[in-house]
Amino acid sequence: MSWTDERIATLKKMWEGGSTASQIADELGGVSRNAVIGKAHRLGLKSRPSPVKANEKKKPPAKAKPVAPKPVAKNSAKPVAKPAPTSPAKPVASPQLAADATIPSQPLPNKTPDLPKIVSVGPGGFLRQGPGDQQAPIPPAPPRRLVPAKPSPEIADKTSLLDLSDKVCRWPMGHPGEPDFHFCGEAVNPGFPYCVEHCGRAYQAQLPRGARRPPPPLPFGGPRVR
DNA sequence: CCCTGATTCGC
DNA sequence: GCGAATCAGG
Repeated sequence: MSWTDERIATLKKMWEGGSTASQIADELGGVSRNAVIGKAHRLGLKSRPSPVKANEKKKPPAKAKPVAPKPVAKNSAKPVAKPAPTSPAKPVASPQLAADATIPSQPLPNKTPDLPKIVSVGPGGFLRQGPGDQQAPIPPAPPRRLVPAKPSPEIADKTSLLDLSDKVCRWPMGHPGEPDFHFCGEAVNPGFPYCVEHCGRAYQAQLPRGARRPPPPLPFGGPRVR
């Protein structure tokens, strides 16, 4: 497996985006974790925190902070305490660039009339989706930034790789290499690389590590030749 | 042990 | 240049 431009681009993006070498290798396919690290260094990508343990997946100490989220479905009967162990909401940064086929125009589902869905609320108020409903509840953000009120200043046109900071959502829109590839650019959910909306997509309610890969994951846009 | 990244070194 | 083996740390 050779390092094509696309694969290198993906590597860079994910590496700088905070993904672990394993995740990157996973995503690219056909390469080992070592290969990714080796390549990353050869590319001159600087070493990020070697001990990635301490920082990265930090869980905002959810103290008695009156975040007072949404009126989540109040299942009086059984709260179902299982689906969200969520000790460390592991940043499985594998944004499946949703099939743009479904572009419903429903911004934020603040009001879910009837949904006994099993979701868990993450810090910031985003809803973790259950492993099953992946695509359904939160419609992918429209490829075009039609949203009027962008809290972020420099996204008049689009948020490019250069515009990324820890203040804006780094969710990729489109595919690397495409002319209009950009990033979400919304204000981030504090403590996360994505905005609240995309946090809901990026962070699923604890999926068993073993069974999390098989079904859907579309790569970053790169070829998945395995 | 699990994980992480860093480095080495034969290819 | 590549990446498995190895090393080192949490």
